[in-house]
Amino acid sequence: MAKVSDSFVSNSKVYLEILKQLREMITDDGLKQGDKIPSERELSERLNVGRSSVREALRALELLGLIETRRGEGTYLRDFRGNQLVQLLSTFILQDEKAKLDVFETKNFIEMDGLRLALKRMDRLNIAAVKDWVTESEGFQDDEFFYQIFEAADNHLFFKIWEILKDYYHSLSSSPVEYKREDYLYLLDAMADKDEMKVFLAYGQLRKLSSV
Amino acid sequence: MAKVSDSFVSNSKVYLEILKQLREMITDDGLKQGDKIPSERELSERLNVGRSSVREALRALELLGLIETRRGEGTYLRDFRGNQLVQLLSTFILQDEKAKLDVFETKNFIEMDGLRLALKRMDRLNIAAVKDWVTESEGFQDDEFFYQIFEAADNHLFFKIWEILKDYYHSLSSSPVEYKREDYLYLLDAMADKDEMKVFLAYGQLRKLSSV
DNA sequence: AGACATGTGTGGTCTGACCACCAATGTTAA
DNA sequence: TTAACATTGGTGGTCAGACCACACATGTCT
Repeated sequence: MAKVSDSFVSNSKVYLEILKQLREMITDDGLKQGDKIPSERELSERLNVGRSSVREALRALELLGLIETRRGEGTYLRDFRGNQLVQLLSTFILQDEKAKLDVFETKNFIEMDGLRLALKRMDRLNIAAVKDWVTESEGFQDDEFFYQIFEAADNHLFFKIWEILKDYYHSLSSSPVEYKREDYLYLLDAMADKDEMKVFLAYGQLRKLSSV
Repeated sequence: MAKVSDSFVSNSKVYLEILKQLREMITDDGLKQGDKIPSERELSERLNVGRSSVREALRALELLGLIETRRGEGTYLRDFRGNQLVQLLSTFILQDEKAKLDVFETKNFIEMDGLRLALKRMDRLNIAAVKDWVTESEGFQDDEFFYQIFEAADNHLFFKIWEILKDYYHSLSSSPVEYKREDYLYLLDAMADKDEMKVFLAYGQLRKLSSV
């Protein structure tokens, strides 16, 4: 049998070839998220490469969030959607100093986008449900509110981006904000009216922005 | 000296800890792109971990395009600018349709946000300059246009997010779009008029959206 | 001065050996 | 029978050591 290493005399990098093989394996066998992939030892044997090379490939995939390894069990394909992408941004690219202001601004814009999408996709029932929740819930949190907004927005990627920004924002700003229930209720009313302008006025008040 | 492995009895995953150490090392020593990082053997020794674990961490970073390894020479920091990542993800993700839609939608919203910011921060001179460029430039590209928009928007984070999404989008969709100069010029006119509504109508036409 | 040989350090890879953990199976005791 | 326990095999996690291929600096010879 041809060794993997034979096929790339010039390329070198066994682990890259392993990635390629893995892709093929996944598509050929029709593996989906949650499915188990062969063990490291089996891959090592089937591809005629060392186990350490297999591991290098798998570790890289793991860092990308494409697979999940469970010691004693095996390695499984993960939910691919919207993944890491942004998370990696935050850890490596966001180190910028001046970025703090950007984070604040970006978060606000993203939240408004979320509101736009939610506005399009929520019906009166949904809005009423959220409204009830805002009214009744004990430990009301701003984050919780936007979690629901982004859930309604039905865009996983947007949600991920917002989540990262939120976390990052919290780690930057230590000022505990006061939440006024009526602001959120007013915003929800505006959404129920499908009045985008009014929604953003409400949001601006919520965030105490002079102008959006 | 404390072994790396001591500090995460519960976490496990040596290679993740190594990544953390590397980040610290990079910031503490003020390493920039192009700089050389310690050899695998030295890292292995300094952190009291096996060389294979070090390699797993480095391979992951390499796949992300954050470092570059040259056999016989060493390992060097690379330009952090995202991508790479995008290509990889796309080759693994081609399955999920919903994810594609999310990318498409998110990109559009981010671009509109960019336009909003640019609208606030560009003066007539800036707009005129871009307009000239659109009119005169030979190889006019949609990407180039938005590069300028985001530059004017003056939000580095937003720009980064957009850049990733753009690459990601390109890797998903193979349809080469036609660019009509007049659409961009019309959009710029709308910006000069400070007419946000008109700007988004123009953008919608640009992207051939039925509704934004 | 130029060409060549050598040594050292680096990444690339493989092998074998443990360990920790999990799940299934078999075994024992109530 | 059934519940609790012990065993066993498979899996990922890690390490140490051994080569190889390669790049660079140094030394050596012509």
